[in-house]
Amino acid sequence: MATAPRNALDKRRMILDAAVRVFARQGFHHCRVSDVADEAGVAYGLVYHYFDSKEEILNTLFLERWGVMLDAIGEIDARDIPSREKLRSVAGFIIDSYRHDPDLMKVIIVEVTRAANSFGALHLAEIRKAYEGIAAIVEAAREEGSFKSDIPSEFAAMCFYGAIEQLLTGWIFEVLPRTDDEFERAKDLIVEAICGGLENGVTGHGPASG
Amino acid sequence: MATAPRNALDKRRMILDAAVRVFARQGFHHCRVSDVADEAGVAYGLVYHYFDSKEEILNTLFLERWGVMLDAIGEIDARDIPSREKLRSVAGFIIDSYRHDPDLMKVIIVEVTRAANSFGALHLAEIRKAYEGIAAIVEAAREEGSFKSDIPSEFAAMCFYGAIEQLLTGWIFEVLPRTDDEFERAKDLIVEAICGGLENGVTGHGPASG
DNA sequence: GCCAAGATTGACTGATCAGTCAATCGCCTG
DNA sequence: CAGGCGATTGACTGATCAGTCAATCTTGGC
Repeated sequence: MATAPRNALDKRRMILDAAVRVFARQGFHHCRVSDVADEAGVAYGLVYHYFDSKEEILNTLFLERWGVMLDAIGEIDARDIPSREKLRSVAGFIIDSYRHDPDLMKVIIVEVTRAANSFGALHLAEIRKAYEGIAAIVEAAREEGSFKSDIPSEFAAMCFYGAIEQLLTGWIFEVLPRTDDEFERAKDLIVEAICGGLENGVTGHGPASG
Repeated sequence: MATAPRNALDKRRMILDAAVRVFARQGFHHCRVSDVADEAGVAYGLVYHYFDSKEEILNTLFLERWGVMLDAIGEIDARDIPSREKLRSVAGFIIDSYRHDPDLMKVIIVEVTRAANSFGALHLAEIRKAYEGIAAIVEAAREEGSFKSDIPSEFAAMCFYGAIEQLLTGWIFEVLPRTDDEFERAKDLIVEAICGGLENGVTGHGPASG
């Protein structure tokens, strides 16, 4: 750290942040490295001073953010609250992540988690950890009897995560309105829909009527 | 039809079928037009005799298959059966589509419906029609009182479709086992999870215990 | 003021590939 | 069998871009 104390890391961060904006706007495959450099206000070659390749930029962005999410899921699972509350917290965390940095979440979802043929395959193990974290929450609920025992926890986790990702995709595609109210409402609705089900019936956690 | 009676259309079909295999194996962006031509056993130039561009091949594949699915959803909605049965039929149709031609469904999902930055945006309107078809089924159920009135039908449709697509993605990524038993089981589980919910409770359509 | 080391620059290279096109083939018609 | 027309071929072109690299700048220590 003798000769590159602060600005070096700042520049690296600037490139990463610029990449988020460019990847979100144009897509990873439809942008040039020079677009990222321009957006960052930096010379082309500097990108290669900090990163080995264009792909490494995306990998870095993904691993950074996904790690935060996995930590959050683990922390939520450890809380002493009802299972439904845990799932509500997970949904809340992911939705807030999107609200806080929609470009970054767009890049991660569109370019990595939903890109089976390229980065999705590369990060498969990492992506699975999220399913497994959710499945652990469901499994505990099954064991304590609050969740149905005949729906495997891995299956439930896929449904839950799939519903959230579809919701995010709706916002990304601008199919769904993106207001603070909608984001908050979605947190409740997704838990009510997945945990309580779409059908009417006595489920203990009835919807707040009104 | 005088000079190109049969073989002309056959060749076009051969190119489309070859493209499905190549796109599924290598991904749309990571394959060359020459790969498709080779796979079809046809000269490079012939691809451009039948299609204006590489993209038009993908568009054709998507629109062909998506049209079939939209028709199926419409037909299922018109049936005189309970809403849960309708959703079970939709899930069944999509899962059977994957079982029947996994490569084609992989291409459609990975390269179109989940590709927000490229083809997804292009076919957004078409993709939305599927959500709307499912939402129509849910809406009818809400009106007759069998589904909760406080979960908007569009929201429910996103959850339902998202869960199914996540399931398909699991199979595509080979995260989930792909056996006939699993496919059949998934049809029941997905409806039970989404309509009945993950939580235990009296929901009318209780799971078959055993 | 001078030096060393890392930071920064951007022109350049090499490879890749979508799409073109002129030539050839093969079938049908008259 | 000649003429014509669409089907078929594959070498070629033009453009694009990821990644390289030698030169230049900046900074901090002495």
